Amino acid sequence: MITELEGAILTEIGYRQKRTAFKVRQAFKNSPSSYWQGSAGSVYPAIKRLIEKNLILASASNDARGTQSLQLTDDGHAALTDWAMDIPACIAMGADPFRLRAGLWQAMDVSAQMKHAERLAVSIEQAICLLENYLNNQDQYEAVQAKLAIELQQLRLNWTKRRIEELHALKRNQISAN
Amino acid sequence: MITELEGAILTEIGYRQKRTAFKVRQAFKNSPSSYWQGSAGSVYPAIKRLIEKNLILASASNDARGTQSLQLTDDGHAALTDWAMDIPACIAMGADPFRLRAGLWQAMDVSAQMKHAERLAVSIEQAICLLENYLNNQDQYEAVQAKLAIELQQLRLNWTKRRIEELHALKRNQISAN
DNA sequence: CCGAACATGTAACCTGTTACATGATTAC
DNA sequence: GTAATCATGTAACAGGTTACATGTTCGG
Repeated sequence: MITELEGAILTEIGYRQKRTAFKVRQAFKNSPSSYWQGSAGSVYPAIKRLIEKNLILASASNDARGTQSLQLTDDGHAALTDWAMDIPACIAMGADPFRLRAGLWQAMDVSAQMKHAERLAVSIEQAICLLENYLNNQDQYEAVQAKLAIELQQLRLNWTKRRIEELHALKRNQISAN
Repeated sequence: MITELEGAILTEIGYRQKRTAFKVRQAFKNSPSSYWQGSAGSVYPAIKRLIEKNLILASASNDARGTQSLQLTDDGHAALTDWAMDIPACIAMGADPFRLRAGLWQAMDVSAQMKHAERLAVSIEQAICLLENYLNNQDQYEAVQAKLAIELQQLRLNWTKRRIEELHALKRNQISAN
């Protein structure tokens, strides 16, 4: 079994021509839809593990900075396919900070909720803009990731807008009750 | 700054009357929308940290198994509110195993993709059923979580169904080209 | 020639998981 | 009385983050 990060690394090497550890790191760092920072302390040890498991082959380039060209072995391709097709893993709940907090918002007083929801909506719209601009110059793999990221943000935005409507209705009722 | 798990624990104690470490663990274990397992090795140390930070107050009950009744301090409520309102945290990309894999599916051959997409659709539908049944006997906090979980699964399902349609069209074109 | 980008790696730390260990209470 | 559930906790391990440390290549 490989971890989520290891799967993502195999993907970068196998399907996105990110053939050095450094480029894999950059890909994680620059992707607005990626969960990982691409820190050296995670990527280099992960690649080491994948080499030990014989899923990645590292061949030295002839430059003095020790650049290593990485590619998937046959076992690597097989492991990546298994990882990608793992249905229980595919449908598992990820760690969603929005979902985790959404229940708490309901407990706040109406005007605080409203203020928060409105600021949230603006920020989500900005995030969607960013993702849409990013989307343009990306390969197929990254584009799919970005599109799903946009759909997630739109789900959040719709949720937030519905909540704003509800709160408006609630406020109107409060006023008419007075 | 508190971690995501610590925020979730404060929520359970503050808003869901899960007043013992054990009950907090159960809540995580039983929730189909939770990312965490609620393992003893994470919950007990996390609660220890929160007590040290003066965000939780633990008072001994008078039973012989050392049950500790937990409640939020004023600082705890404040920290939880800060955590819940943190806009950058709210809109951050979580770790979504579906999103992470979706790009790879496109690289497979059409019939393998089709088979996978169809199995995926069935599993997602089952997951949605499960979440909908669970939804009924839950308090407001948990219901919001579950509803968002359902919407995420529906997003995945729609994505998968659209893909199945595309693949059908692709297959028809292949046949008519022959 | 000098700064930015490329490239590799380690060490300390944090926080999660699994597995182990123990005991009390309750329902049948 | 005994099995399930309630309840607390630790130890070994795994896999991330941040910060540190080093050296190369390339563009202006």
